Amino acid sequence: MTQSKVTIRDVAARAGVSTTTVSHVLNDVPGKRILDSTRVRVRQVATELRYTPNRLAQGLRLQRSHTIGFLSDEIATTPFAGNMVRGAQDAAGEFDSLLLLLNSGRDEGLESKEIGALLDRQVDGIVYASMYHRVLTPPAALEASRSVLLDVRSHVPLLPSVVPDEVGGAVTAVTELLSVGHRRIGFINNVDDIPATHGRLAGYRQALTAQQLPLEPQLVIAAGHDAPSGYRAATALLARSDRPTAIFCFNDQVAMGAYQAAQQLELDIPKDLSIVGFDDLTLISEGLRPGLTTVALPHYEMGRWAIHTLMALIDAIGSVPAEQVALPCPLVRRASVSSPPRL
Amino acid sequence: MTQSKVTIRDVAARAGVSTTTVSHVLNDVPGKRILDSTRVRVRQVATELRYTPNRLAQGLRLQRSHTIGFLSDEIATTPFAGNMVRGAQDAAGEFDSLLLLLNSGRDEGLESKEIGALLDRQVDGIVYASMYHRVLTPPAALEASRSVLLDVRSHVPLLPSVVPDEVGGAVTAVTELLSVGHRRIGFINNVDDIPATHGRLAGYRQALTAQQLPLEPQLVIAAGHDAPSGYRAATALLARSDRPTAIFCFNDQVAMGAYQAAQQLELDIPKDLSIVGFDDLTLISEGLRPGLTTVALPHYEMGRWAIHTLMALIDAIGSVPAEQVALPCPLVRRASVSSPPRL
DNA sequence: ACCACCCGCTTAAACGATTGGGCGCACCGC
DNA sequence: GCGGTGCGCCCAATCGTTTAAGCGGGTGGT
Repeated sequence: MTQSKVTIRDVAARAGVSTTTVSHVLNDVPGKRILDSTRVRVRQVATELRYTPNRLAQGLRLQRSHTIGFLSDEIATTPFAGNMVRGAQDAAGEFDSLLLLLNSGRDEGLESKEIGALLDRQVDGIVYASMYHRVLTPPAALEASRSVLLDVRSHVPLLPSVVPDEVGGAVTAVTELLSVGHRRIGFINNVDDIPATHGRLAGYRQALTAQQLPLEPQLVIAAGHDAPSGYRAATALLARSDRPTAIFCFNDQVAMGAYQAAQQLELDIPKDLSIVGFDDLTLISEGLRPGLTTVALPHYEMGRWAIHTLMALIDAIGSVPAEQVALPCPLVRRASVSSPPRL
Repeated sequence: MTQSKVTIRDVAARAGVSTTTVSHVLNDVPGKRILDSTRVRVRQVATELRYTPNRLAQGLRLQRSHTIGFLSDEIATTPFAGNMVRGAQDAAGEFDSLLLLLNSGRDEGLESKEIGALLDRQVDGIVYASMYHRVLTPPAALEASRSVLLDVRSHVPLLPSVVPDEVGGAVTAVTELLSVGHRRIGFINNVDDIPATHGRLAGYRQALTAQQLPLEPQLVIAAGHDAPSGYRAATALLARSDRPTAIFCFNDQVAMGAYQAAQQLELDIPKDLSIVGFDDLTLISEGLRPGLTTVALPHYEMGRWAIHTLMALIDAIGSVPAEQVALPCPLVRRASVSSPPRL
């Protein structure tokens, strides 16, 4: 609020040259013949005056705002949002760009209006993000800009997209259990018709068959994605005479419910029962006793990937094929897994 | 990516008038004499061509970008960030503005560079947010812009600020316990030197003395802010012969630890022990069995407040006094509180 | 002596909006 | 017929950059 911004004209005047020259030296425009003495004088005056270009003016002229729209369906109350945004932001920083945040509320009409708001601000591109892995057909208005999908896969693959490798993550989780000797592994699944539900089930099967183990249908329960569902499903699972020695949970919240069930039945984790979750919500996975070994979602990396491919898209001469990527979900080991009892 | 943007000149040409006239009618500039017939024609052409003004150009001319910088110390992995951002965003929308997100990593030098990045983009103002309630002296670079503090109180009150009413929230929590008959109420506090630690302790005392109850020092433990700390402190508290019938926990994570301790000691919540938390992290408060009654942090409202006062600041002619506000923390009742046993 | 060329800069036109100050025309009064 | 007054609109400057094109003067070649 002190002095108003210093412009390129101020620098030019003080250095005794034209704005053109200032622009040339400050931008290191190649092929321009300017005396070295002039160059250093201009630079010196610029730093002296603390000149920094007005990005609006620059953007107007260059048709490049160094700003990227980040449109998400809803900034959910999950900590997921933060990591995706952080990844995107860090990556944007590498390109000297900032994120213009906007979240629609799933309303299709509103959504295209918001894309319009972004476009009016001349964003260089748009990241369309979801707070959980979904497949949908992205708003048509996105076509008006360069855009990439984050945690979203399109019904038709016109736009690049990045999502977590759900089945790979589940394979990792179940394999971890198998590798310490478990042979009866329960799976508490979600019921929603989303990639996570299908993918994690597929991974569960895949890991089992890789070990020539049969899939025992009575060991997998479709319950839900919250702790109460997990509690109910786990008590059901553990009530059986042939109860599993380990449970793979759809997510950490379900795992939290499973812990509660185990405690109720006086089963010790991991001595009597091993548990692995999914998502790595540290609030839960680090808060549970004992710590929950779980599979982390690569939100940060996905955010980075989105920006990087968006930038590639922007700099691309022609059109590049829309890559559809699934990033790996790493296992994070804590203390909820051990060998099964009475081996 | 289809057709490039339509400009005011396109509208002018198609409507057979000058850009001046188009601007006048589209902005409803008062005191301009323009035939109604012209007005409708211009408007019609504008919508027909789907004209929307280029915000960069507009911003350059008007010195008002309709963009607000949102600078936060770190987009933490807590779900807090989301709600503050959401509140700010919704409020910004009311003013036809968007949020330019940026997060420094606590590095003072970097911080001022980032403020510079925002300023270069001609943000109309900056909200400087923290992911947890702190008091600090905000970066001097903020002075270069209109700004307000979010979840931060300044050492010297130059900037408007909004924070949660920690002591009020604690009073609410403890009063809830008192009102159902508890007289021996434990408090597991944090150890960090932050407003939450001091404020919640003050609220605890205040609620007690309001009922003429003495503060029994052996009932308050300074432990930490995570579940393991809560577990340790709660087991210590509950091991005493004169153990409390209720525990007020610094936050929900601590409460999670207290649940674990209670379970270990085979104490039923809420029959044998009532618990109330703080923060309302739904991942925890809704996930615990039974549901945790807790005190919610007004993050969404704080976000809104920040933007609203920032806008007031921007529109203000002179300088207005920097308001220092503390917003109330509402109680959210679930199932972890009941009357004490053997009343 | 003249032309060409190169050097080191500057002039001016964009980019897409807003806005203070006209400008031409029609009409009115006398 | 003529000055005055509105009406309805437009000209041109401006915001702060970038950049194609040009310009004056010195130098070198012939």
